[in-house]
Amino acid sequence: MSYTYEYPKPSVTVDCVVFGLDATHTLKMMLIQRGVEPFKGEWALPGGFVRLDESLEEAAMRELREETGVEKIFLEQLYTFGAPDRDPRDRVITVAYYALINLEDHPIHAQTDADAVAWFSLDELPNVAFDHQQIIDVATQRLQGKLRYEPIGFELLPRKFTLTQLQKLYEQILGTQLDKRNFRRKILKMDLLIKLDELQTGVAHRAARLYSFDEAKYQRLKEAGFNFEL
Amino acid sequence: MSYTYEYPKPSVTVDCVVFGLDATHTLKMMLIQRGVEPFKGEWALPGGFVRLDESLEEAAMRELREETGVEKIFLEQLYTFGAPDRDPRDRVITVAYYALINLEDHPIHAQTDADAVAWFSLDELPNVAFDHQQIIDVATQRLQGKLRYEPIGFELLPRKFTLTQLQKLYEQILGTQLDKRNFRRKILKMDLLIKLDELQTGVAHRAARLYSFDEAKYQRLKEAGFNFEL
DNA sequence: TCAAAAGTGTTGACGGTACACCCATGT
DNA sequence: ACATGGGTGTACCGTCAACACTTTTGA
Repeated sequence: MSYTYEYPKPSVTVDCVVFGLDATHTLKMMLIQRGVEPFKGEWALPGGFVRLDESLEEAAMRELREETGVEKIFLEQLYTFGAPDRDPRDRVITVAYYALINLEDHPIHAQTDADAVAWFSLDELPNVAFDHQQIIDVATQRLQGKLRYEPIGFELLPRKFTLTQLQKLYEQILGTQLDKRNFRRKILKMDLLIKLDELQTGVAHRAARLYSFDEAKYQRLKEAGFNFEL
Repeated sequence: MSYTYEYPKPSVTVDCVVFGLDATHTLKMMLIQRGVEPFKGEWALPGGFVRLDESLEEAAMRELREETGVEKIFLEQLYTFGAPDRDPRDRVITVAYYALINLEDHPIHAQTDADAVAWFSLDELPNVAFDHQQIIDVATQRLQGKLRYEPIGFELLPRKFTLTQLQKLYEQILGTQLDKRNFRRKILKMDLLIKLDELQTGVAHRAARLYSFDEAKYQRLKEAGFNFEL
């Protein structure tokens, strides 16, 4: 009764599309330079084979940790890519995830065994291996779509942020300009931001108020049917 | 250069959550009764192993065709489930799809080689094998979510339908009551329904006007940034 | 004192919601 | 004639979009 299924099996990998904000609050994506064939030397998404004793999400977490040393970041399944010829050597199905990381609170130290890691602006991405451009496109769309009706922008910002930082983030991801007064009114009316008794420091002009996101309150409201929207 | 990757491989399957409207315009889900172990005799989602020379979507289409004889229906990837113990015998990762089928235009004739097929109301589902209940839950949520901002309801209705049929469909899936006048005004204002010179037949009261969905026009508007919403 | 960004209210247009009655048809 | 669903309009309210000036601070 405990035999294995008698079908030829594909390989299964996970790949991660990692978004982060750099020190200048610009949205970037993390890519690695492959150290092995195929596509050795080319840029690609971080990822690797799924082990038989770990779940898909665990595999994605593990790969991310191995590449970047990062733990406990936002990670969500994106889509599964399985065109028969997407890997030149063998049949490989990849389950793609996307991750959002706050680089200010989780600085990244390149790991010893990792390939070269670099951050790219979304409009200056290099050519990437396999069908990774397609995966990146899907991830970018998902990020845009999700940002409108879920509070995932906070995953990219430091725990304490200004309203202008938040607005600039929305503008970058959505690719639109937003009205400052309308944006503030709308986000503050939801009453999910905690106004801190603390101001921005190190700027050459009037310092802005810092806020933090009330995650616990959001969870409570969500249960009750509340809808975060823009 | 053309070797295979040296990792133990999981099996990969596709499973399909198939939604359809029966003759009384009630939303149903298709399940099959398994003819083989494991879970022989129990209800489960239709599905099967992915072949090495077909894409994931092709595999899902093929399984659906083999089970139901249906071609060319709405099919979209849902989520990939990969808990290490989700299959009692072996490591099996399944890529779940959901399908919407219009039973009036595509009647289903049970295929010769198929297991027993049956349609169940969503509130009278039997116990199902593996982690299929979880897959069903995700599919139901996705259907609800997607219905709000994409015109997928039409996939479930016959090509010619009445506004009341459309409204009842929305009410069933969203689980809410909708106001008749507001619903009609809203959907007609989008100008995506073609008013036919044809009336409902076979009813014991005033016959309703028939409409059809202008798919071509929707595609054009979508390119231009139009947003279908409720 | 200048530069740079922070912070703040009002108005008009539009879309959403609530609500009730007459009409057409088949039995 | 009666039962059944088909079909229609209006009024109120809340939300969204557009818009410009004063304040604070560091250099």
